[in-house]
Amino acid sequence: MQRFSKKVSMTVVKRLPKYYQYLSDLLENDIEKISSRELASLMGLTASQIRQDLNSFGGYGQQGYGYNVGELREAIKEILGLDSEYNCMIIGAGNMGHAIANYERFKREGVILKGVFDVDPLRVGTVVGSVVVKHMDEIEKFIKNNEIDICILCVPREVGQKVATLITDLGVKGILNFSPLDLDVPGDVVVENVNITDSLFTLTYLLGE
Amino acid sequence: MQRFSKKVSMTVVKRLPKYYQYLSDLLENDIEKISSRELASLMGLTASQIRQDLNSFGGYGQQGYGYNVGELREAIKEILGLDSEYNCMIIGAGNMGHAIANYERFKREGVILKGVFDVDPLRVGTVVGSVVVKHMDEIEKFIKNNEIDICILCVPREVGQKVATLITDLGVKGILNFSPLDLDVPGDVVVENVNITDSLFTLTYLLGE
DNA sequence: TAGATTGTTAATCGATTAACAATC
DNA sequence: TAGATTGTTAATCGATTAACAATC
Repeated sequence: MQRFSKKVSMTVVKRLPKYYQYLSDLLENDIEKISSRELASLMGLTASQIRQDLNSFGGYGQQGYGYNVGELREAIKEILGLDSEYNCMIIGAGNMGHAIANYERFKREGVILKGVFDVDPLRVGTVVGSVVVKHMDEIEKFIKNNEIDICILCVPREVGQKVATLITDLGVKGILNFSPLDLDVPGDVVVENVNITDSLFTLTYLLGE
Repeated sequence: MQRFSKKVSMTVVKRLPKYYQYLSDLLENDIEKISSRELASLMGLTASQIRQDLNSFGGYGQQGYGYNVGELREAIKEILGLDSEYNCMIIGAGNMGHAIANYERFKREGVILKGVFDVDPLRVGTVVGSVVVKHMDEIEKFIKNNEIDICILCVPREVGQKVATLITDLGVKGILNFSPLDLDVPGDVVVENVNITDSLFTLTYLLGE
């Protein structure tokens, strides 16, 4: 289900969530219209860049006026696929799994936590976020019954690939990967990595510049 | 303390932690040498790109042979500043603060957790990672006494900017920011953002492509 | 209508890829 | 020496910036 005809570069895609955030904030503050120049100064981009970005999708602006904040926010929300709901699960009920399970923002944007899994008998049966932790043995049945779209991987590096293979074999098409390794997945599966170690090392690099 | 003469683009910098990870893995598996072609296929880059990247820093390879894994890893470790130690602190002892405090990898690479702070009286006094949670009232004295290089921000969005201003006023020069907002900091302070919400939204976008 | 600001084309800049001489 | 592979230059590709006609 491709939403737009022109293909959009990854560089632009990575900026879309930021646009969504800033526009949501503006709306929160009852700001109705904004020009590319104003938004640029707010976000630390250039006005040109913003107009180019927004035009990869369509003409959301109006000459002589600027952009209507509410309309543009709705458009980007839809572009990001946030007009649909997503069933999600977390694998790994350690500290990171806990942290994500309690992120209110996910639910607010339509990403519904359906289950949390772990192999540790001490964790199975405990409550994390809004759900009871299940054992990995139950995962096959669970994924089928709950039509899981997104799996959030919070397992140790050593088992990351094994678990990724398991869930993609069971039909999961989206992975938000907190395990610090690059996953090898089938071509129709999308992975977004959150690699905290990489971020830390980028920071230590920048500290020495 | 600039480590290298040629200035390196952010694009290359962002790849350095990945090189470090892959080279560490190779070394772990007792692989002594690797060619740009082999490393490229492993990392999903091109051989040309790897040779260009590594040459932003210096000639670590050898014609007809390739790269010595151990030597190259040491070089990149130094480039990333991981030959020094860093004193770090975490602000926010919620789930995310807990998760980071228990990351073994940080300590292993010389990033030493000196303290964890929170404002919640229920959290102050509890043990997180290896340290006892302190109240924010003690932060000024603490930063001075411990020569904190890096602050890991795990506070709610609403207080993120306030806390960032506080710690940069106290001399902290590096922030690993898990709070989902863009921080406004002085020019000599470096911030690396880990924005989980942005990552999730990138994933939902890609799921609809 | 005049002023403002977009949408869009053209120019510039930067990053990736290709090619090959240097050299181990 | 012959084969392999780097370091580096040149060519290509893509992203950002600049400029301005279109138009609200």
